[in-house]
Amino acid sequence: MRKGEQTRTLILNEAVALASQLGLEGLSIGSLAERLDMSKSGLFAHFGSKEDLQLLTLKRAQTLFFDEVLSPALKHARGLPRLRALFSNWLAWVKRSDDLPGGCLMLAASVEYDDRPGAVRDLLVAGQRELRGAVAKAIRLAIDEGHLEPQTDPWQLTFELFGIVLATHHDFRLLGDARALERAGEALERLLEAHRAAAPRA
Amino acid sequence: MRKGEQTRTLILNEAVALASQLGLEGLSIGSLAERLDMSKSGLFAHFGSKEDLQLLTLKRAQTLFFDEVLSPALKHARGLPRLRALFSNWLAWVKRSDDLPGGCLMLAASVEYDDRPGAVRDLLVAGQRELRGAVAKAIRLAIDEGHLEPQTDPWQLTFELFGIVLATHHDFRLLGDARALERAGEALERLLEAHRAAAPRA
DNA sequence: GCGATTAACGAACGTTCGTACTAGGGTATG
DNA sequence: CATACCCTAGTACGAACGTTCGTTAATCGC
Repeated sequence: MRKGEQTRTLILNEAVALASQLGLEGLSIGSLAERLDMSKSGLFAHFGSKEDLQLLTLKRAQTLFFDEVLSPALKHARGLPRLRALFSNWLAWVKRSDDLPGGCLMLAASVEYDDRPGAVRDLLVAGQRELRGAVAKAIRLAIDEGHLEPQTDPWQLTFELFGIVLATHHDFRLLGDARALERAGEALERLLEAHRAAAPRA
Repeated sequence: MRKGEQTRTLILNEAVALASQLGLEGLSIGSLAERLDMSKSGLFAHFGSKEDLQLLTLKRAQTLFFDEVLSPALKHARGLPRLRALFSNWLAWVKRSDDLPGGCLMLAASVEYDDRPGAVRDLLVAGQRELRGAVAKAIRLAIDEGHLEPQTDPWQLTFELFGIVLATHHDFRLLGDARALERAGEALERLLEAHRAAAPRA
């Protein structure tokens, strides 16, 4: 790996952490450079503009998310096991604080850019669509496996599942309430129970 | 009403609108003054500091919320009617765009300040606690009225209800998906159904 | 090891940020 | 109507913002 690419990775990792605290807009090149013991200009040279930095930072966070939440869940058996693994990974992602001290960057950026058209918002929407699709697919598989009843609406269930995660993030981050994780688990189980198939398919 | 107080109100109204789009941190005194055809210094004189402006802006948004969501709900009969009214008002608040073009300011600020200790965060937490308490109380009344089964956990239900609202806000604002409102309604009904008392108390 | 490329630097650009001052005009009250 | 006070504008400030420049130092391919 070239030297430049290597430091670029270092920069982006730090950028993700910083942006999770200050937001993608609050992320400033000066403060980022100071954190990395670099000159502002030296850092800036890696990206043509601040928007590029923001986009790459967001992209990196998305990759991290898919690698740590979605991808590992696919190793579990289709149906409820996979769905539970996905949810569990997701909660772990929400509460992780080592490299995401300010909570999920995508969530923060979603609120920040939901009314600010542009490339950042487009990337956010694309990522969210992909995530929703993946969750809905996992639900559809759970239906096919006979774990959930056939009339279950995957998109509706995805929507409600996402709501639980959002509430957990909020309570855990803003209110500092660790019980939110238990509440989330309880909510999930109730949700699954409501859609559970009467009898497993033979 | 004195002249000063009157323009202060004008300023704060505009500040709420602007902050809903740019966040409380992104809200700048210069741009706010320009929007109001005022001088930066003239506007600034009304508030001792930016943090004061942020606090008062947030407080104004909170007042607006309680006046338009919580307070009107109290006019409905205790129990499910009141709970449904509360939820309905809340959704209307989420989708309102005339004076809150960027979505709910409290929600945006919550994500922005969830890891930034200080007076703003404290105010956010206090407001959220008050809101949660009010919702939980409405649920408790619904239990007392015999509408919901007695073993219902008001805080758990409040948590899940909040999740639905958060997901709705997200889908409506970021994804521009108006169906989120229907999804929210469906989710609420399923949630209430799950906790509905077997038979109304005599 | 030499030459070409790339990475990083320091200084400076113009702009905007939040925050102090000082006056002068508008408003409310006697 | 006069006086006292309350607004508001103007000006200036130091700092930080994103960005550009020219130049040096390190690294790479041959």
